Amino acid sequence: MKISQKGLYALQAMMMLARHYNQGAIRIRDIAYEEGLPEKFLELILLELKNARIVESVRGAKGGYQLRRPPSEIQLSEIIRLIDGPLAPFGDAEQLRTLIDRDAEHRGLYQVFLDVRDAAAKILEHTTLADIAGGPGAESSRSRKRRKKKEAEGGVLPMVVHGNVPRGKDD
Amino acid sequence: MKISQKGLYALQAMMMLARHYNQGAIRIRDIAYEEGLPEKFLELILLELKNARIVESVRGAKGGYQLRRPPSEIQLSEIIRLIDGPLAPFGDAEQLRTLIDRDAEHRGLYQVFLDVRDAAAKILEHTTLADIAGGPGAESSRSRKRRKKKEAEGGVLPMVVHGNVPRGKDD
DNA sequence: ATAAACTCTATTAAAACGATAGAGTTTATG
DNA sequence: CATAAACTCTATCGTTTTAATAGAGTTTAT
Repeated sequence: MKISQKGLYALQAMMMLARHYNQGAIRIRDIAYEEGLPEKFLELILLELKNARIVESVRGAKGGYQLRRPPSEIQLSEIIRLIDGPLAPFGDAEQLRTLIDRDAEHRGLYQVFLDVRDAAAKILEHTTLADIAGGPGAESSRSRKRRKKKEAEGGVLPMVVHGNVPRGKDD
Repeated sequence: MKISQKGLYALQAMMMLARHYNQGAIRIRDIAYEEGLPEKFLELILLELKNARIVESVRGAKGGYQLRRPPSEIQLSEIIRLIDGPLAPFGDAEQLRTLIDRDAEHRGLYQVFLDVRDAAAKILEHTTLADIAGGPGAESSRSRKRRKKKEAEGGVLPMVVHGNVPRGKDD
């Protein structure tokens, strides 16, 4: 699974709309300016998000874009699948399951791919715009979950300070 | 993280060499034939794997390729990082950590990306060629782990039968 | 009527991807 | 020592994808 520049732009724009949820429609130009995104390109992205019924537009003067649902009901996986396709690192989940069934020789490999996809899906389907948008209205389900996990692991540090865990070799 | 066709070829070739570990050098032509890969393309891939010291070549007549280490000591992550780059869905781990530190506005998003990368790394760094190569010499650390996990979850089915868990919407 | 917006289709430049070609070098072996 | 079997290396190529821009069209507030 790869998140393209376009996918990042989409996520940024959606975070911005999440921060301004319930404040009426926001103009493309304002989103582009606030987030530092190319305006014309963003236009296409928002159109796609609109066709997927994730955002809605208000046309004409005083128009703009807004979320169709509250930020807490929009999963990151929806946006990523729309813009960048399947979460699996190769093919998609269904295809992988078929290969696992039929290609005995490579079953093990495809099962690993599917495991990776499931791990990504678990995270991205359980994280919503409300969880990451920041600004007023933060502290949602996800941030609570992450903090708990760190505490359970013996983490003591406040949020972003990346502690202890393996961290030797990198990507 | 995206695994390209080239990356898949590399993994297949390595699985093949793992199955033939300790049987001397295997010719490119034989790997390509057995795995159904384009020979000339595979040539380049093996060269890259050799430069990364994962395989070694024997030159001249009767030459070929073989693993430099036992299959149980070659992580899938090594091969994937070499051919397809970082495991993170966007950028690489170090870059993400920097962004989490410096870009307050998007910290939450980048943290999610890093979580996804960590989940993928956990799987791909703990799975070796021995775990997936199949043929004689299978049943290694990983397959034991997976079975345990399934059993713990109440899974009763033999290996590949994908049970119960969420599986509704797909990639 | 007009300007402010979104809508839609087309185009483009650059990069990535998948693959092939061919000349060069090394080595076993007869 | 000639030769064929291999690996080595650099170049090229066609296609697709990516990131972005352009511009004409449509809708709506005022």
